[in-house]
Amino acid sequence: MAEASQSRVAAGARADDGTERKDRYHHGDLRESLIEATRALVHAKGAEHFTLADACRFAGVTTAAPYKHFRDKQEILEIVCQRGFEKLKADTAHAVEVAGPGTLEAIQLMGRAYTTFASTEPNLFRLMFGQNSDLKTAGIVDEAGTGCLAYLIEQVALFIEKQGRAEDPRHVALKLWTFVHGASCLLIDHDYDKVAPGLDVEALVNSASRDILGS
Amino acid sequence: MAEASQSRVAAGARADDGTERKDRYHHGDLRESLIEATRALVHAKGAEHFTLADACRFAGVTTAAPYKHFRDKQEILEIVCQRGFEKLKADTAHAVEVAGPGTLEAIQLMGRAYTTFASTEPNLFRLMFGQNSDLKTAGIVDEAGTGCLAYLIEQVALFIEKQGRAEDPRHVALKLWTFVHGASCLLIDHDYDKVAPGLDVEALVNSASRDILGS
DNA sequence: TTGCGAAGTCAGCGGCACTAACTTATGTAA
DNA sequence: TTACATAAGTTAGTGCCGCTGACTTCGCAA
Repeated sequence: MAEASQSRVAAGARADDGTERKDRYHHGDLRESLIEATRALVHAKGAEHFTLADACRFAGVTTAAPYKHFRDKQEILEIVCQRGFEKLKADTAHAVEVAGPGTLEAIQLMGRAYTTFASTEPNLFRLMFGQNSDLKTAGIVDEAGTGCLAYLIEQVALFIEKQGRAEDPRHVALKLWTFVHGASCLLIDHDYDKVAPGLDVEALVNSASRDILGS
Repeated sequence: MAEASQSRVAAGARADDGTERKDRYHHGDLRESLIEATRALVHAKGAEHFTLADACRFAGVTTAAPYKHFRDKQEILEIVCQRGFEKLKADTAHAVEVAGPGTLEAIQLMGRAYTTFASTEPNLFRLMFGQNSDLKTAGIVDEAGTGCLAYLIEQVALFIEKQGRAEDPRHVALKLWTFVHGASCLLIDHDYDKVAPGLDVEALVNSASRDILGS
């Protein structure tokens, strides 16, 4: 009994090069291992250079193995993408907790969480928000994306109410999101680099937030 | 003599399916034909689904032929990318001409030209502004991108001066660019769709422009 | 007229996504 | 304890891709 369950424990069986050791026929948890490999490879090289074959080498299995766990290459990317949205959602929620709801600081900290996420996980960010129409049709993005924006609208509504102003919080939130998203894209795609080297993106976002919030 | 020079005239030799007819050994202007095929295919299917082999079929040559004219696949994409920047630059310049320099309308029309370019050529826009670090290192993007922003800074400087205000036109222009770029990305990547279906992007951009310009 | 070089073709390499058929290991039920 | 169904691997192979080297065709200039 105890003997049998031991073969399930495959985690940590790694060689020096970080790839999985091939010392038993069954992997243990290939599914999770491939997802993690995909996440790491996308992080390192970008989704457009990610190959399933690389992930297989990383996990120490043949290139046919993934198809016991996933429909195709796209499905693994979808899962990685989905986990990215969960992380982003958690990050922005954390920002509100720290700053206190309905404050300018909360809104600015949410923006900062967004740009920080983008700059620490640029390739994942591109995967999440890029075209990739195949991903989008899966509907994965919708729920998570809507959730993130809903948080922001909520905070903006609270803030506007406190200020005693009569703007549409949805409209204001969309403008904030648009700006922060633009800043994230231009930052991670290095489009600011030549044009405004050493730009302080956080300051830019905070400045624009004040413009848009009218304060 | 007249006979010989005729074989140079290959333009317009197209079959019903739009592909080049194969009625002579030399193509005539394969280089330009491949660039145009690449532009069309990127437009239709996106750079990530573009294959050189497709472009060759379109031009009616074998898959080895492009390498007489281009280093590799990347080089054709670079050229298409560069022409895209030239188009964007011309479009924004035209906007200023129409609206008159230094006006709010000029600035807003430049923004509109940007989002219109993005939405009529979404795949080209992504190619131009996406990571694609291989493209970026080529330096093609730098000159063109800097040129576009320089126009904007100029107009913003004129506008601010007229208003008699003492802001840094560079800083203001960067905010405007950031917003317009964000709006373009979210629009073409269909990220607005679920969250704000039927959103009037032009109105959003104009509203934000007023916020940022403080008028 | 000829010959050289530009611009094609052909055949082939390695890598990728994916599949069909086969093999191994594992948990369950007799 | 053993037999077996099945989950989870492998092997071998397909077709497409980017790219290369060796060969061929053609246009131009001497």
